[in-house]
Amino acid sequence: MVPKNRNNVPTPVDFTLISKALVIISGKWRLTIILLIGEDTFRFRQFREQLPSMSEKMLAGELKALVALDVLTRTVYAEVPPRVEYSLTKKGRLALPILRQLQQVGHLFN
Amino acid sequence: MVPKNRNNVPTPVDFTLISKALVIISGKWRLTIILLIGEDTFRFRQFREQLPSMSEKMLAGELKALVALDVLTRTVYAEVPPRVEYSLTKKGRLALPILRQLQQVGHLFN
DNA sequence: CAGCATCCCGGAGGATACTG
DNA sequence: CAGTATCCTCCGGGATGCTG
Repeated sequence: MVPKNRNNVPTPVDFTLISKALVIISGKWRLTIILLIGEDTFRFRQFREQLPSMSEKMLAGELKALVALDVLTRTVYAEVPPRVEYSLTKKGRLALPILRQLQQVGHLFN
Repeated sequence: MVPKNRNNVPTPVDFTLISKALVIISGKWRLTIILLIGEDTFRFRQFREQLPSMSEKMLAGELKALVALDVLTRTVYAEVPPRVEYSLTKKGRLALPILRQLQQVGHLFN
């Protein structure tokens, strides 16, 4: 229940926090990437296999963005052929339970 | 924690549910509208006052979409001048706690 | 008061080919 | 293997004006 003041003005919603949250999950793919990786570690190729309908460009761009947002970590192994692994950062893991609940919202509106 | 099978394949993420959830909160305004209205009842004009940076067209369009999605109810009063009131549907109210938590996600990535 | 109609632009998102 | 580079399409979102 949202508390109201005596003038019946709704409790202020923090638009800043909303927009920050929307940045994390915005677009067609970010939330999917986050939920897909979960507690695991993924290579570029594994994402491609799991999300075949997502283009390489989109995948590369979204991964880069999520790294910049400190949602994902990117680990490069000095091997030949190169190996790059992605996993959630601490912040990402903290957000995971909430983001998983969004699937319940999807279920609600079936 | 996500359970895995013995082949280390991650538990399937339900892409259908994700996309349905994303429809509900997609765009720059839907989540904001939902959180703003909360348990209250809003008139068109009140939205405009609370969200002055949102154009009328966007507001009208998003309200209509949210009504079609069964997130909002629209009640028209046969008065002159016309009065139209919006509030969350039962489903909308059920989703509200989860959607509110998204602000915590925004807070995490400050 | 509470919208809809019309026009427009920028950027999200896609297809394909190439590279360290 | 893990990405860039380039090009292109489409539509979200804004501005403005009109209407029941």
